[in-house]
Amino acid sequence: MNKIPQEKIKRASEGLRAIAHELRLSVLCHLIEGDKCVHELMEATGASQSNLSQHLTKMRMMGIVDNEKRGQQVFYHIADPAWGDLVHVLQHIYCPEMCAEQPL
Amino acid sequence: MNKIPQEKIKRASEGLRAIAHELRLSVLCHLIEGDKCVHELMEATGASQSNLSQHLTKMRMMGIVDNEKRGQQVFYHIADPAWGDLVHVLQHIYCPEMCAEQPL
DNA sequence: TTATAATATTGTAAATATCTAATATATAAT
DNA sequence: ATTATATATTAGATATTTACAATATTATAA
Repeated sequence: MNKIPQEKIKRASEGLRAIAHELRLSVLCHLIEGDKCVHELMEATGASQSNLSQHLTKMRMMGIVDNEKRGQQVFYHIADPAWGDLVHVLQHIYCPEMCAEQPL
Repeated sequence: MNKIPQEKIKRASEGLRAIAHELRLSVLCHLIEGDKCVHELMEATGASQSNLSQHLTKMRMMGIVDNEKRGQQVFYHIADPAWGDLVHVLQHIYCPEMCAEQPL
């Protein structure tokens, strides 16, 4: 009864791959707390400018994040809050102590 | 306030990678409906025996699925129901029409 | 206009992941 | 014992991903 079309599974797996990387997932976790410009994300993650930019571009192209230019800075934010929910599920799996008794 | 330790992020990204593949995600979707033996998963996914077995092994080693021998068959099941929840979040993103008005 | 700061893009070598084919193992049936 | 069935493992060629360095772009400041 849960018949998911193959094409959707393919796109979903591509979306997953877009966050299945230590640095990209780290960025996502920081963006959950609010918009951040590239510079802030560099400091928060310790990644190099070039490397971070490439990963941000990848996530933007996959529809995970979106960006917006303000002055000379570019601010990124999570495109669909469901990606934040997905991170919360991950926390339930890998950081159960942080989730305490909260249900999904 | 949502400070997630880097080590957890690393492990979570590894877990994500373990399902961020069309075939592996497809298997996961089938396992949501209940335990399946390798043979059934072969038919359901159309993958070759060898290829499927390798992907199942990878998911088992990453703690996504677990298996159990019954007679001459090996049945796989989702190890932690939270992985099923994660697939549901993906459905909200990529198959919204299937989720109708259900919240997470 | 020149310089500086913030971000993006490109080229590329190294690492990782993937698939197929072949082979191995273990269990059940004859 | 032999054969058949179900699943796992290994080897190797190809494809994809990654990180770093260098360069480009764009907007602001001097």
